[in-house]
Amino acid sequence: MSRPTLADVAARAGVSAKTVSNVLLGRRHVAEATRARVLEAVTEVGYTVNAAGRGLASGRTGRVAVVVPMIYQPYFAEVAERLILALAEHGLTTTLRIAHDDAAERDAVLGLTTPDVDGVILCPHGLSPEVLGDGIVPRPVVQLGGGIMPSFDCVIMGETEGFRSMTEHLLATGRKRIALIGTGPGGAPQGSRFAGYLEALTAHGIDLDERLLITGSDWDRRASGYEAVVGLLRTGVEFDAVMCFNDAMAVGALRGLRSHGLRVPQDVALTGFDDTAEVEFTSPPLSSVSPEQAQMVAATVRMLIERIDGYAGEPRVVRTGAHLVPRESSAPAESAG
Amino acid sequence: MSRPTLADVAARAGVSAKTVSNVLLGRRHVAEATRARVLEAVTEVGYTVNAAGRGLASGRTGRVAVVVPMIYQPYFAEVAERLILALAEHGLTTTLRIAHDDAAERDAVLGLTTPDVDGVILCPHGLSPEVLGDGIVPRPVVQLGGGIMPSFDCVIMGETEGFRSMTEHLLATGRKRIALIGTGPGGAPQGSRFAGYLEALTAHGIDLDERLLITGSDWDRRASGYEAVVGLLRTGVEFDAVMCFNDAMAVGALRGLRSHGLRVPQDVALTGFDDTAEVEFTSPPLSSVSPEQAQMVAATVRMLIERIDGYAGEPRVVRTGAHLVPRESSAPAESAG
DNA sequence: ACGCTGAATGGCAACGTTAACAATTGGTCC
DNA sequence: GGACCAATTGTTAACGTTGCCATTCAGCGT
Repeated sequence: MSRPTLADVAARAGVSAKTVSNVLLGRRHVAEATRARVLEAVTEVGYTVNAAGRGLASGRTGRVAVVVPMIYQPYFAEVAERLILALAEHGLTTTLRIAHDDAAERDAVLGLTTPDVDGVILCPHGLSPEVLGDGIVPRPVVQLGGGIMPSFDCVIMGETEGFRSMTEHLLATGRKRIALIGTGPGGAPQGSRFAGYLEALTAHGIDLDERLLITGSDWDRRASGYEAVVGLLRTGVEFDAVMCFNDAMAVGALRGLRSHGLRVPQDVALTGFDDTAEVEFTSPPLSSVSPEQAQMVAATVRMLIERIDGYAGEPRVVRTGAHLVPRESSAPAESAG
Repeated sequence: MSRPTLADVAARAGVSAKTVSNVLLGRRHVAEATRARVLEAVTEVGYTVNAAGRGLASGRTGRVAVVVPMIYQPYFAEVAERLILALAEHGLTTTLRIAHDDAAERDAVLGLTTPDVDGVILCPHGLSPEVLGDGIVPRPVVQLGGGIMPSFDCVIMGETEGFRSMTEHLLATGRKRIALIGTGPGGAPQGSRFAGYLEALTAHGIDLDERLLITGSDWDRRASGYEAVVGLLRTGVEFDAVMCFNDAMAVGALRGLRSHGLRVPQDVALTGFDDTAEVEFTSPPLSSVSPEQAQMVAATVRMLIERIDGYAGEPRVVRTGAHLVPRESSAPAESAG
């Protein structure tokens, strides 16, 4: 016995297939008695809608592509999981795409590698307007995290705000020479996160010491944080705190500091960004900044669904907050055991 | 201009739609010249196959559901990522399903929550034959990890083997009282992993001390390992090594040991299982057992594709190996700094 | 020369659903 | 009472692809 169709349900309920369809789609003008009878027939025969048929007739697939550079990094895994669950609540299924590089992200956005979805959620690795070029974006796209893109809706994290408050937190707890490990095209950390760091220093009348700016080889690898901190130690520059652009680098940096005999937080304070689950269980637990993932995901899904439903206004930008999550790794040096 | 169809390609190439379809499906009996002309037309008009149409006509969706209990735990994230990439190589797209509990896993296997896929890959949390009941499995299912299920193909990790060699490794490096943190229905660790531990002890003529067996509250949370080790310390039982059922618990256990002033590996050796990326960057890095993920994933995908292609033999069991990955956390007590 | 074989291609129907519209019913308004 | 409206249900024709089968044609053996 093969999978039941609308016709089977219709026969059972004594109505036409179209009426069953109307009930399932929640159309108005269906008598209450009919609706009840149809729903009963649906469960009796065990009907589930055939996505291929529906897709062909309606032009909608009910599917959304979530594009991430990788999922083995906790930040992306957590975001992807939240997105999948949020989309499921709206009846949308998810196909997860792993886009390792800029070109793969571009192809996903342009629809070359993501046909047959109603929309795309992009968690970018490093996609920039230049890489995207002037290709037509053929389908709703919402970007979660990363910089502002002119072609589609973007949800921007409170990076500057988060780094400003983290920097102030470190200054307030007695740290004076704060190294920054991040990424940037020019060999030194740049962008919104760097901006927050700089704002806080300026506000406290501290000059920027460029010897404290270290570039990790790769935004997303723990090894990158390890290498960066080892490089910093090798220069012999004095420092009493290390801020990392994200948690993954901070975990690597922690290992680097410890393997050189430095204690966290007694000798050096250490902080991350993203507030992923992994930094709660390092030794010591790492201070981080929570980018309000729940807010970001909610805004992303809301905007995507609006676009799928036909909204065609100008690209929008939503900025979410960020709050400090202080833990043991940034406790004042003197008070720590 | 809407998305091009087979008819558009056909018009461009001067053939029928059916011939274009034949070329795209790699059918025999297509002249080389025709094939070339069709492929050229495909790129010229930018054609991509419409999955809904193909699905409706062929009965295949080209999609596979990967069911995991969560993805924010590195083990599942890593496996899911490998599966997605391996399936993509075979032209299959993936929908990721998060199944939090046994009932959700059962529903995914039975197809209730995974219609419109050609097959299901299940990475189980704790699905057992009893939970599955005698429901008919309506579509190919392959299980990766977990125990043997009578209803579908299973890939079984070398759990016993891995725990046996890890236990022997610890004994060989001078540890005498090895605690085991895991899960089991009876309040003590059980199953294949426990069996490996026991085999090694028996082989060395060591009696099992049940006070060294601790059950974590939850297989997959780091907090569970933390709580377990704290509970163990509270009992006052002597131990010089802790083996955990997986890396997540080991990370939590490490935190628990450190926060009670115990040094790893000088005072206590500590080990995990799964060899996830996270244990390379703890302090110290944790010894673990690699379950040969690449092998497991390859076998899983191969068996699923065979099933999708119509193979209908009895459920099969593939056992993959496991090898020890010793790191600093299990170095001999006297030699460690 | 004839039928036969196999290669190459195309015609037609079907997959399960929904959009657009038609039809029927029952009631309301003047 | 008749025209009109709203509510409800049904009819027909797509949507884009592939399966099945028919057709054409060239080359071959006899």
